[in-house]
Amino acid sequence: MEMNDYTAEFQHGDCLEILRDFPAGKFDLIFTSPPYADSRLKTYGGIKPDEYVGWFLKRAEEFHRVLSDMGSFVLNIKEKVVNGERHTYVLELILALRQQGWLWTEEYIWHKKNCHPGKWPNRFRDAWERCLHFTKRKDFKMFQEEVMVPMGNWHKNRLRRLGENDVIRLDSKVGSGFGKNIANWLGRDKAYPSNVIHLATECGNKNHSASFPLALPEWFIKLFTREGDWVLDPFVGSGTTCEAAARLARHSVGIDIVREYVDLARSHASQYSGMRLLDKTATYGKTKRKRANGIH
Amino acid sequence: MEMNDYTAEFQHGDCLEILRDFPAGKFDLIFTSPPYADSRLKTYGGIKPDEYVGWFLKRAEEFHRVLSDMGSFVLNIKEKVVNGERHTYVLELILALRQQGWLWTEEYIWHKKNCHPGKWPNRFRDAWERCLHFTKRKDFKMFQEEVMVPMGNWHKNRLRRLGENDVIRLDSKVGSGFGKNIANWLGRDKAYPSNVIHLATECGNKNHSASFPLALPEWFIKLFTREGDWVLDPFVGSGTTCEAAARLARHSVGIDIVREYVDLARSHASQYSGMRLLDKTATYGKTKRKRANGIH
DNA sequence: AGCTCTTATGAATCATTGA
DNA sequence: GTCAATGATTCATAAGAGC
Repeated sequence: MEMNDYTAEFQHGDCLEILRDFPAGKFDLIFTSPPYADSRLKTYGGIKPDEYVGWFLKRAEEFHRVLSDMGSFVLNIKEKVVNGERHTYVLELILALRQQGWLWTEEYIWHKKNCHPGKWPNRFRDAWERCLHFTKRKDFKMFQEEVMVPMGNWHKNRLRRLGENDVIRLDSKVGSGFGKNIANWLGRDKAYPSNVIHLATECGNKNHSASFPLALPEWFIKLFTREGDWVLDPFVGSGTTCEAAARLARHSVGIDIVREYVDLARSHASQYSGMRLLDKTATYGKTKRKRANGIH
Repeated sequence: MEMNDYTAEFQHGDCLEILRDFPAGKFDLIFTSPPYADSRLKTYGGIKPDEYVGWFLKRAEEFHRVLSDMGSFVLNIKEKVVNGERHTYVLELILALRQQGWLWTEEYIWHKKNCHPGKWPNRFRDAWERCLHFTKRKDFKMFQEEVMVPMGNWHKNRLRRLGENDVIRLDSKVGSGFGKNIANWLGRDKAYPSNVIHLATECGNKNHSASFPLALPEWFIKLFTREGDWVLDPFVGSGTTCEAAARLARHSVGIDIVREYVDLARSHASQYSGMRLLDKTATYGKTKRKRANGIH
């Protein structure tokens, strides 16, 4: 079996502390779904809504430091309903992150095609989450071709016979200014997506269900990094982000404050052949490399 | 031809002024798509992004006054890209409206299936807008059954082939209660929607294209009002909101600061038989009722 | 009821110029 | 230099007609 040149490293602890050992500009992408604010303290990672922004901001400062200049920070988050209202901590967080120097470049919507069932008297099922895209600079790395989706079959039939009207749209009707050029579609079989991402939530075949499907980090990893780049998930949970990175031949670092999650994530990762798994106790720079256990 | 008991009234002017003549609590729903903040001053209603919140807030105070206690205020809006970033005026507006006493009950997403064309190096096409739902109280009016959607063939085919065992197996496999829910759907042909609304921007054959399709206000009018209720659009534009209200037998008032729009909206409305069209110069309480012109 | 083909259509961004 | 205006460029799909 051949070893490839990418690694997955998992560390147990608070990312605020752990990240201090990493050099500035190391990562090309930070993708994470942080513990959501929750008024119930006993919940894992339960930070009170009113303390959330301050709590997050300290960590975001480290994120900013370890992210490369042309890298991206994608935050999958959704505000909870508190006392019948959507809480505003996410809005406040966006404003605060901008104050911290981040550019709020875009907000992608993850549309959850099969969202959790349920019925309430004054609310429908929540079928979407935010994927906030922050960057350090306006000229960040983006590889749009990597996430193109197959076009429908319509265009094949369409292109077989190009009519005259297809080459230039008749703007005599209203004159609103578009000139559509069908010829642009020649030879294409893929289309660019929009900023709405349609993905079903994965329910269930894993032990611990992740908060998002593998395809979500995959999409952003393909969009914002190249093979061999470095991906960070500071709240790695069951390790979905690192799993996606590994499958796409990116290096990754996953951090979580819950030891069980780190163990779980590491055991998931060990199932990917070709990944070098770093010792959890290793600190960056003097890591003992260890063979992945459980490689077949 | 029979006259029904609903009216559409259009007034020209700044809603800030016009609304002062309306009694408190008159309206059951305010649905509107305000002029978006724009740095280009000449554009219709172009308010500068940095002045937007203050500009809006003064008007929202009147909205709050004329809205009934159990009514809803739905704001269709999307922040523009300014200087490579999403501008934050919408976020700030939400926070400010809460300060003003509104409850930010929910945020619906309008997914624009046919969004504006374009291609940029660091951005995909924008395919969604916010529909922010504000209320005055937690116990607002909501009629969920009115917007139930026919279930697609997805479940019909699925359920037709689904024996009892299949349902049970599905249920236990997933373990999240989803299977149970499928069993509940047996015999039903309608399902509740989620908070993501999929609509194409089909403005159609009108002269002046509306910013949203008829189906958008229709959806919220059905959801938050009953026949005979009162609907307000303080930035009525080409009159789509009032048109939707008329088709659903709700009274409506439309206001716009651009006289051409008011005229346009009125002429659209006049095409709906059964609607009593009020004189534009009428003030509330002493309106001269006028036969709709152009009724066939 | 499907298939093929035709037609319609959109609250956008960005780079550049001008004040 | 900042701000305001102008112009160039741009996709992917849905709905409908005809067979």
